Amino acid sequence: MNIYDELNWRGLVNQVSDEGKVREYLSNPGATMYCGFDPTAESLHVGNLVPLLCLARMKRAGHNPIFLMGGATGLIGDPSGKDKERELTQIEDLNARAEKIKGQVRRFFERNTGERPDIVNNYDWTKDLTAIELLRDVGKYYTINWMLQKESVKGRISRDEVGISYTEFSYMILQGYDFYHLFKTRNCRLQIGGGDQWGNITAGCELVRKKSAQEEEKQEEAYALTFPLITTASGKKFGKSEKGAIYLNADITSPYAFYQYFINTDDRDVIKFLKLFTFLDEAEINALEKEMEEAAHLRTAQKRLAEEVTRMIHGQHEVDRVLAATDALFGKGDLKKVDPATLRSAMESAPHQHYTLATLPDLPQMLVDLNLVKSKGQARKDIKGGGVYINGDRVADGQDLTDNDFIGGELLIIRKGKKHYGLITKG
RNA sequence: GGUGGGGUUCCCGAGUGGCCAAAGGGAACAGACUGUAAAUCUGUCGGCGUACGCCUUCGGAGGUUCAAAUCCUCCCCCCACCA
Repeated sequence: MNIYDELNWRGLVNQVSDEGKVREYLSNPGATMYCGFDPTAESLHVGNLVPLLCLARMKRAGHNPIFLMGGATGLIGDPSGKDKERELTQIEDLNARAEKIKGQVRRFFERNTGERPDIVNNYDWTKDLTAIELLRDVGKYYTINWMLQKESVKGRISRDEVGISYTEFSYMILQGYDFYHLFKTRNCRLQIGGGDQWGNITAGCELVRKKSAQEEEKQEEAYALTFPLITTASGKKFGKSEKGAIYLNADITSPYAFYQYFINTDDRDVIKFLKLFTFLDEAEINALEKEMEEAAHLRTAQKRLAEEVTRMIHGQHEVDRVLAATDALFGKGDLKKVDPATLRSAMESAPHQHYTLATLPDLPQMLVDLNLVKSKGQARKDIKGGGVYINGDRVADGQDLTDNDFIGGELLIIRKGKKHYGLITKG
């Protein structure tokens, strides 16, 4: 199957500059394409999964995907999808983030394709560009009239109260130049990205076309492909939990929380997500869909989705641990019967607090320390309302903790509501 | 620069001297029902205390008053129209 058709089947194609030509471009192995990631945070999050995976899909289809770190563009600030001007980032911060993200990309790519990723940084070819060069060699190919038509710009210009700085206005020119640079040096003719990147990507296509026509006396073509914005059935933007974005970095979002996010996927979204976020093929996904129709309560599709994505990001080892924890917590067995050592390792991926005997606080304080509630008052209300459980048993209002509550004399499993767990150890 | 209208608790939005921690809706959290789903119903929804209570909050700083989100003064910001 042509990778383009596969992307289409998966629901990954939002806009394409020229469907026939892109399909043609991708029909033979060895095509080159790139996708950019600006280091705006310490870690990529699940919202970046689609582009990340797509590059891996390209590799698996025999193409040459390039990861572009936005070391330069990150310094400018992309106005796309932003309703107001942003603070500039210090270059040291940006570099530090870029390094972390590169590490993530590397691990992800090696794990899912068995090969090292091809990572470039646009800072490398942008840092020595002079203002004169940029204005003469790049700026000349863009008319303000055309730039003003871009959604990212229009959205800001039409609102006097926010406006857009010259800096952010110029973002698309820099990104356009990246595409041209990769076209020149790597013969890269396709850029992919999120739906909000359409304007930036076509800015690059435009530059390749115009500049090549002028310099090579032959007009060259470059293509754009964007992914849809992913929303959930309940209308929320995909990837946000109550506690904020779900990150790929295990130090920010634990593998346990990561897995939990996916296993809680709405029935209405799960098949769509399997297509978007896994490498499972059509037959496998159809089988899962059928199973869901017949026995939705088993949640086979959700389990598979959570397992696949967690494996992809954190590896089999973490999946095993998360599954052990999930089984201990959500399985039918009695928590108190599980061996403490198993429980302890199973819970490593969940919130955890350790107290010495002398500093053991009361239950509401533990709930606060575990970040399960935001205040002691709220903790008391939840206890009063019957929403707190110790080792699987509901806590009565006013009930005190005793040594007997600690499994094996050392650990306590606290649950708030149906699915929020924390582990307390003492000693 | 002028005129008029605004800035309220996570968001929207009522409130124009005491009964206001502040209506209503949304979000969120918990309970029931379930399948760690959706929908629905119920409860909670500034902080601290078991609690009569105390503290912090209505753009900012002062002031009037026994008492202010509400009145006065100055300042900051936003919106609309005009210039």
